[in-house]
Amino acid sequence: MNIIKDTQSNFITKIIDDDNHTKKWDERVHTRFPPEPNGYLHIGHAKSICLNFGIAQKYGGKCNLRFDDTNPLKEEDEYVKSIIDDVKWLGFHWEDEPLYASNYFEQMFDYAIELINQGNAYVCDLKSDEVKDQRGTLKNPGIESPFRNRSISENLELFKKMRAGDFLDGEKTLRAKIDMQHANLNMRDPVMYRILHAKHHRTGSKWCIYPMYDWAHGLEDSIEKITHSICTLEFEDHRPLYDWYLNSLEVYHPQQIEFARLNLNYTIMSKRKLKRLVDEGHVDGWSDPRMPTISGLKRRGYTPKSIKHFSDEIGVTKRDTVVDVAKLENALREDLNKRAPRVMGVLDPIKVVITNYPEGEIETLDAKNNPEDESAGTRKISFSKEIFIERNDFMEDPPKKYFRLSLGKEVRLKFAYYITCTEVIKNENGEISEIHCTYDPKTKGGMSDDGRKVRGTLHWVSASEYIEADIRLYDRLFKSQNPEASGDFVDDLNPDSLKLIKNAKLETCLSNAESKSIYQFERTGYFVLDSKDSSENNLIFNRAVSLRDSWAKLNR
RNA sequence: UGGGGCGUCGUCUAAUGGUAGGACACCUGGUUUUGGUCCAGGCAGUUGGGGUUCGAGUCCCUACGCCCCAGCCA
Repeated sequence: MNIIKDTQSNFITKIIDDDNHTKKWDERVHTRFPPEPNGYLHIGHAKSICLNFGIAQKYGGKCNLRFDDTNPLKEEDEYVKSIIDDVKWLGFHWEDEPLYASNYFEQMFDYAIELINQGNAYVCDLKSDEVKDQRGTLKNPGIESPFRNRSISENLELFKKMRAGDFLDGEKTLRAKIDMQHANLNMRDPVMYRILHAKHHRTGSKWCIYPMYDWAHGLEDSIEKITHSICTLEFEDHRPLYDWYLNSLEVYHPQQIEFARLNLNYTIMSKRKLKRLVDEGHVDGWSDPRMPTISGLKRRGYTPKSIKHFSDEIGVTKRDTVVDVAKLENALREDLNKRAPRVMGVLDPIKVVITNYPEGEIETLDAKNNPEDESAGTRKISFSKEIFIERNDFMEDPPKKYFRLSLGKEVRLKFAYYITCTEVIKNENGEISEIHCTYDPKTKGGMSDDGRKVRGTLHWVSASEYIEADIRLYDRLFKSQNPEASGDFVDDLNPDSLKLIKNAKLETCLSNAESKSIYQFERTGYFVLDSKDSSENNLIFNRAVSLRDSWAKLNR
């Protein structure tokens, strides 16, 4: 391919190119990724991370990892740890320590005093339901708080008392004095501070008033000298307020730009809902391999590269859309196909006896580690009179296009020999218990020099030498493209999203499988050791994604 | 006639006013010691209606459709 794709270009990079051209920010580019530590990051956040850090890389700028920790009720240290891990795992770096909104609480407080002094903010005694009643509706204007015209000195005194802890939760708020008639609800005297006597994960009990998002976020961006403050579409309505605060204070003023968040079919992306899956035990925690969390994808066997590639592929726009999860799966296959070592593993074994093969003999054969990469070399595998093949690689009564094993037919055992089925042995229930074949000694290595055509090639494992492992086959967590479309998404959980396979027979080389490596089980899919439950005595492999299967497609 | 956004193949995404292109999905065929990969090909789109223009996905008008907003959440 001779066309090198420009490292991500979209409507945001166009704005930046423009800004660099006009020297709006002195050709400086500084973004930030500002998660709230109230849950684990998911693939939607990955899009934002790739965007923000990617832009910094592209322009030789910076991107801050900043925790937007302004709500002590929801935030926990466990989440900041996981977020740091996830961003690092994706391969992005930031300068020094991660930043925290809570670092700026004192500064924000001072700015609030300034706003009060300007006559632009006031302490309001209304309770939250009263504020709600007076805010008006989408179509009708709100009414002004009776406390709106308190004197500056009274506001100052009251606000300081709020901070000092003289009031109960919810008793008072600090509000911006903007316009109760404004068509944009966000501008109807929004709350800047609420009273919360709660322990904060970083500041402990130092504060009992906490800034609201709109007040805090612009200041965080301003303090950090962010140039482009990139957020999702639902904040479009908040931009006038973002601008109002920074304009009123006459401080450094970044530009907020909104883009559409990622939606995936067969997936839910809301942190609140993912938390429910965790809390109600529908999944094995935030890192369950079926979860769209970054830690879940990691445990599933996804690679940072595949996620970044996916992120590049879906682009950045303002349309809200639903991306086909197949696109994500494809990104993984694309990455793994090139570098995953191949091994053979039989998930649902049936025994094959090669009747004309010498009893007790064990042969060592060469197997390619990766046909896509000659430098991956070869390995030794052992072959014997009895082997295992996949149960569905044999059919007694095959359809025309079936070119696997059946009575009288010849197939290739990959890297070994051609075998021909001579007899099917059944137990008293009529189930196939064993298959008898003969082999052609002249086809060692899996090739004949007489031009014979063998359509089918099967993977296999020697019954004389193998290891056993449990396999977890993962499928989509939900049955419907849009799990939230009809009622409760929990009702749409796919009962077959996890299939457990006990005692699969695997090549012995897998006994020293590394948890970091992802293997392709020939003809089956990509597998990785489960980072949580696998142990030396009980190997457990997760299927990251299956191989494309045009045979299965044909049978649909 | 509350405000703010958005409409391009089935899906995602490109196109200084100048041949509507790419990816995924789907379908053919070829190669293949993975029914994988790879290769070749195919299917398929500018929400509707007007206008400006030699020329409109792009500009204007209009209609329609979809999303977001009434937390002391972010």
